[in-house]
Amino acid sequence: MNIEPNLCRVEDALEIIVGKWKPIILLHLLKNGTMRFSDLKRSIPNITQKMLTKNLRELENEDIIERFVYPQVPPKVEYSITEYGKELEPLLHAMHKWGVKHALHKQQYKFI
Amino acid sequence: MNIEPNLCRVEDALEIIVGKWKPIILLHLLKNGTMRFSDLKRSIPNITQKMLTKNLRELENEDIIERFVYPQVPPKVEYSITEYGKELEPLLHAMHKWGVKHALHKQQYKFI
DNA sequence: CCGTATCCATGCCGATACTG
DNA sequence: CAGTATCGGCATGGATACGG
Repeated sequence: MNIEPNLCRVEDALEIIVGKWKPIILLHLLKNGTMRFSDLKRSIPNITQKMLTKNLRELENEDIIERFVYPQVPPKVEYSITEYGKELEPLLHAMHKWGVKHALHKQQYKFI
Repeated sequence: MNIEPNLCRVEDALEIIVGKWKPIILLHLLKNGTMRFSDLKRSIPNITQKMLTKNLRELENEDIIERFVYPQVPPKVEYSITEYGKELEPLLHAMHKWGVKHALHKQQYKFI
């Protein structure tokens, strides 16, 4: 089974999940279910507010995650994976698995 | 089965196959077997020589592809996927499949 | 034919400060 | 609490020219 290179949609998949933070955000939401903005911020210490907001917006625009705002002061905003977004999980696992295997391969053969 | 977000290797996988050109290069090599530099260049019209060279070197450094130089003038250089590199194929297919599905999903729900 | 070298535009991303 | 606004460094990648 070949993918015709010119009809390749791999790049489209990559655009959604690529970025320094998106996989981590998704994994946190998959693990914990619903999370507040501050929960995510605390779980990913090195991310800035700006980047967290930006990535969340982008994932929301692709219908991967959902945003729910409680109309109250101080604000409370919750994020969760959509049903559709959950279809990404097997892919993330496959990539994770390959990543682990590759780390091992690098050790063994010491190229670079 | 959860991935512990802090132990996530998805990013490692992404680093190897991300980039505007890497998936396309890999798919061409997977489809055609061995290809010369000029074959690849012709198959991917919009890529510059610089970018093609750079991406090929990076894939070679990760042991995903192999480079064979014929000692002759004018030069002849052939690229092919390594045995190890072939293990990436299922992942590329999975990403492609998801990409196709996502394109459809976007059409149907017209978010954005 | 198969590269390198150089220059340059763009945009990602971090740091920081400010707001309802 | 959950953002937005602004500034700026730095890497990515394109165009182009040159070389063995």
